[in-house]
Amino acid sequence: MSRLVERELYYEDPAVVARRLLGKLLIRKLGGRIASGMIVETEAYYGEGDPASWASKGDNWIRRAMCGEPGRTLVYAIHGHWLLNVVAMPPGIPAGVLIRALEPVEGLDLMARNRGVDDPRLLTSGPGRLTQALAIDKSLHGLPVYEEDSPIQIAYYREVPDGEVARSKRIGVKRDLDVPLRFYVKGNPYISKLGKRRLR
DNA sequence: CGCCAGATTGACT
DNA sequence: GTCAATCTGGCGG
Repeated sequence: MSRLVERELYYEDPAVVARRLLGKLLIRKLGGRIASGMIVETEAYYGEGDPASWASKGDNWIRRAMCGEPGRTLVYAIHGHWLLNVVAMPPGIPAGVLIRALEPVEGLDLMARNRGVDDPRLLTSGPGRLTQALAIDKSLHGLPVYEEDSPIQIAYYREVPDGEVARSKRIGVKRDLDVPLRFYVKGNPYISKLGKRRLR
């Protein structure tokens, strides 16, 4: 059993949390079994002043969720896919971290079944892919990732040194900030944005 | 109720 | 590189 990342560590700037989540293990309990993967790509989102964030677009349910308890899930749909975020910053301040990609660790057979593909590199290498692989939908919204009895958790797994962390602009957003808010493990083969042709 | 944007993906030129 | 399917929430009528 690995130790879960403490609730207090989510009360911080989303960029700090996004960096910190690299190398952590995302654990999903599924009918007595476990599917898990190491987080290798994240993005930070803010509130006012962040044109890419839903929290900057007036009052809406996503913004209200980002203002809620840090360390809880925020699950919402985009283009027919569910995206998994973890709320950051103290309550009242909108902030969140999008989990964009995992390196599969346990329960690859479950993920393959949920995804309908066998190649491990297509299982969890994207925000919509990983939620499908781990059977994450809105029924998992608002749950704590720091509690032992939660069906979705984040645990300590591996330390990723600064030298292995790269940053870039966020993916898929129309208007991004100048600061690079995407964090990923350099050279990891499970980063998002790889199509089938790149697998050859 | 209809319309449409969007933190995506997969198929295709 | 381009493009359309996909679906939820927000907004106008």
